Amino acid sequence: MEYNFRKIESEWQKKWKDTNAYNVSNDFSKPKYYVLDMFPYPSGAGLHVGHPLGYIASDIYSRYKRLKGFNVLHPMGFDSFGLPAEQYSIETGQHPAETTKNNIATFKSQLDKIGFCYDWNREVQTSDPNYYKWTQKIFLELFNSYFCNSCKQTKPISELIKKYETKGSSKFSAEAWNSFSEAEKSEWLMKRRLAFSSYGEVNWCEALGTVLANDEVVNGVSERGGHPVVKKKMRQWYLRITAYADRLLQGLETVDFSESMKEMQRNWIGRSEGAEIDFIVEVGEDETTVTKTDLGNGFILEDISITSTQADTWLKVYTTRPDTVFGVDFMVIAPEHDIIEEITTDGQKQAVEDYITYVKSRSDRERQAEKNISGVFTGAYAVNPFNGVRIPVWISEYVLAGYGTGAIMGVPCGDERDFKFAKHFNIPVTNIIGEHFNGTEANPTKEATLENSGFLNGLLMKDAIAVANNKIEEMGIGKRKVNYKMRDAGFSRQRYWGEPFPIVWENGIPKPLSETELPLELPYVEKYGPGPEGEGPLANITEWINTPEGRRETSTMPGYAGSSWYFLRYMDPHNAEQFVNRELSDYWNQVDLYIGGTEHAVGHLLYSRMWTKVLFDLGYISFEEPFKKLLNQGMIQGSSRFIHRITLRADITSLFDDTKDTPVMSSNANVLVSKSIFDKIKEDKELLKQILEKHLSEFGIKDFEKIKVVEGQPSIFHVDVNFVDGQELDIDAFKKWRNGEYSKATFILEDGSIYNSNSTSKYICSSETEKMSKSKYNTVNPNELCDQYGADTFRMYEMFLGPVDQSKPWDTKGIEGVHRFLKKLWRLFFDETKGKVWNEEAPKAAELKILHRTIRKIEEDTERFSFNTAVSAFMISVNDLADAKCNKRAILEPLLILLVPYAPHIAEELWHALGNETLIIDAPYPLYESKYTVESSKEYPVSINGKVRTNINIALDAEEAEVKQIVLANETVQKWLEGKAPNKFIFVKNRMINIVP
RNA sequence: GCCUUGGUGGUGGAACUGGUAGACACGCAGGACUUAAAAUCCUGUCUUCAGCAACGGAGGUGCGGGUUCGAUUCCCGCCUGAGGCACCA
Repeated sequence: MEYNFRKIESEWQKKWKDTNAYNVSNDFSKPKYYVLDMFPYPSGAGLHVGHPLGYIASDIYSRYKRLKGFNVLHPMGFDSFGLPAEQYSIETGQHPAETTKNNIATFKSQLDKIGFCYDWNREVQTSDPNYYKWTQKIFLELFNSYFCNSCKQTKPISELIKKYETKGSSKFSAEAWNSFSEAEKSEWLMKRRLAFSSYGEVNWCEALGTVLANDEVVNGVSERGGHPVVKKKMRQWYLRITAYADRLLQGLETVDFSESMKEMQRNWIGRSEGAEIDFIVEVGEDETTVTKTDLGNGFILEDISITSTQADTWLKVYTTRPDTVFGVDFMVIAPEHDIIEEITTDGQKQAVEDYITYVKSRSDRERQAEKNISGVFTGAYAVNPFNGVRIPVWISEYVLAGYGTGAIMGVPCGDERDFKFAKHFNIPVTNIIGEHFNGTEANPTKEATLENSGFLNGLLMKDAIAVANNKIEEMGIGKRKVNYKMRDAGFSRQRYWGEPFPIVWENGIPKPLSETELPLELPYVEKYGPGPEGEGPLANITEWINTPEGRRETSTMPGYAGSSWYFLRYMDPHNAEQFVNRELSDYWNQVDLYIGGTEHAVGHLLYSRMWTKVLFDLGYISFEEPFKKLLNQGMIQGSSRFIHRITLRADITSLFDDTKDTPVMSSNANVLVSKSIFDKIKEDKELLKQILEKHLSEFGIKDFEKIKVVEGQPSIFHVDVNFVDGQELDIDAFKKWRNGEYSKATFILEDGSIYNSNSTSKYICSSETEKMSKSKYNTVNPNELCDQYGADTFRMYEMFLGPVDQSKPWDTKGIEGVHRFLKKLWRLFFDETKGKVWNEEAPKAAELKILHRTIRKIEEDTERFSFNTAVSAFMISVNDLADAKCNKRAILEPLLILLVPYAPHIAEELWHALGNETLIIDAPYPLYESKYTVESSKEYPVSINGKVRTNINIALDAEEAEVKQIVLANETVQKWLEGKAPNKFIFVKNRMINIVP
């Protein structure tokens, strides 16, 4: 009986499916464990070997936990709304619902082949109305909620309305509120809602015909497709994620994410502590003397009297370094700043206008690509409130309007950009840090002692920050302030294939649909072209957008809407009354293990964390962070193979010289050269000429004298990796590639010989690691590997490649080794000729040791997600058992259970071959006995001062070995040791005794 | 530039809290079985020195130092790969 994996795997997959073996019940009596994969976007390309890496890891862990007695939720679904399906529809005319359906079917069949234990009864698809009904419902919750700034919590907007009605706010009284029109009320409330509509600058992508969120724009172009993106003012929906910035930051302390992932999120949120400071700006031409009282705001200019034109206006700047306030040499404001018109002097007016025109002409992309130093002086001066120094106010594009106050104080001795700016415009630099500043380079240190800094003199900069802040607040000219880089997230897309907003606009006021009207289904459309005035395709369907109440919102929700809460729906996927039942969400609770790529660090992972916090505050769920532990699988890169080619082009026009009108005739010959001799052959004109002549003679052309070789063009191209074994090209297979495009080519092998049917040398390809992609011919399809070696081999090999969280290039070569291991395991049970070889003999101690050592190792490795070493441990054990000729059931049976997470099919098959009736996937995980996992007596090397001196036999009490108790059994060594008077024994890892005198 | 994370044979990678570096696998070389192939099995495989032999000597985990009886592991300073952020004041 041989290992027939094809039969075994398809039979067990069918059996598991037929018996609903993977259905998960809500059995509250068992401890739960929730393992989740980031659900895929079902693209048309299908899976390549990179995709299942994380799925295999999560499957192993789920199965392991199940064997350990947990009730494991391990679902799968599809993030099926999104741009690519719609782009594809525009190109092909096929409805996105149709292509999505097909793609999902392909994905599922591919996933099933690998033998995953998903409970498909819990599948969710974000584009299913039964699902997006609840996405819309949660949107309404967001719309009907606000963030209470004092209690830092989400609250129903109705509470805010009540407050306005009875107490008013800092902006208006209760009476004023009650007299507001509906539109005015709506507008005020809009400033607080968590999902709100507002005019703002958005990232508009003309090619895609939609706006994009900040994280969907990379280097000024769209993440998908790489189309240019411009800023545009439009009415949009937003998510008030900024309100949760601090909680998102604090929450990171409570979850188990990798340091780099946390760092990326912290970076994106970009919290910084600093101060806002008001500076007086002098405007106008009248020379007057400013007295203390003129400055207002209660601050006192100490003993400084300044001559000023007029204290006309205030400029608010944001700085994280108020300690450097005596080093301010200029102010810079963003070109979009409102104050510009007010403060620009007549003399500078033209220059300022020219500069602003110039800035507007530059796209974001240009601004990022070439960081020119540019700017213009406004003519106005600010006054440093601490020393009365007049500071010129400049405009420059390096200051961003959207961050802080859109204005900064320039401290060139401490800030690199400010220094460059000062140098460029010849602004004198004040040094406040003495020798720490060398005059040629800014020094952003916080460790220097301040000089030339009035009341801050002599203080260390990092200590001076608080002192300066206190002073600023005391003087009433500013206050401490925390800023964030993160912006509110754009939440609408001018597209068709997304969730419609449950909103109707009545007289310019957005009215939410009631919950009974959900789902608001997407209408069917024929065309996906954009609507008028930048609206989405839905705007074209007049019968849909116009309702008796008003006009429907025509944009749809972005891709991340559905994925922000899907982990909740798996808990209760068929609930028609609620998005999730509270009892069930209390039970299943947080996702214990979430596996996916790093690419969602600042998108999906932040949004879903925010939604969870909102739903927690509103009392729908009992946990505030959705994902307890996040494991990022590494990317599997493609390993591309290249062929070196010399294309010989022969001009054979001359052969037809009897007719004058003959066009240029040429004949191409491909010479494909093995990697290392390519450079040599390239220069070998004589050889190339011979090859060309041989090539032409096959077409009956013999008159070589008349032919000139036009060129021998060297080039390198991608070859399909499936034709290459390691580096060696399978020439015969390759010749059939692309309908035999290279069937007539000449192959020059590594030793310089020309390939023929009995060549001994090889054709060697060059290689490079690149992203896996169809166009590079470096994709490997998991289906093919499953067909060739089986799903069990494939699963174990993907794990064997290396740590899951590490990126690595794919190389099919080593898969044989894993396959051999499974065959070797099989042979412990069955012999090809003899049939059954396993027996019921009692195990020996040495064999029990192998077993228990393995149980312990596999368990430890699986727990710490070290799946690659676990696979190695299996190999070692099977090697040991084969060497010991151990075919005993008592040893083999527990091993099979250990194997279930890694290779479920073969484990199940052999389990039943041993006569078991129940499914092995539900068997209890074996426990190891420590008396078998510790060597009880052995030769150990003994070292003195780290030098290995001798081996001694040491008798260990098995139980005591763990607590490092040893008994020296060798008399001579003991005597010798006594003579040396050792005072310290270090017994390490059952391996070595170190004696320290 | 900043942040995060890596650097170990021909290759992928082991070595978990400092304890015999290179497990396991691929590849390669040699051998057994076979008419032959496939399959399977065995031996060798970090470098170097010495040798009839070995559980022999020496060196060795990017580079240079340090702590320690002992360092791939800890500390300091460099070099370098990958990923992320990048006018965020």
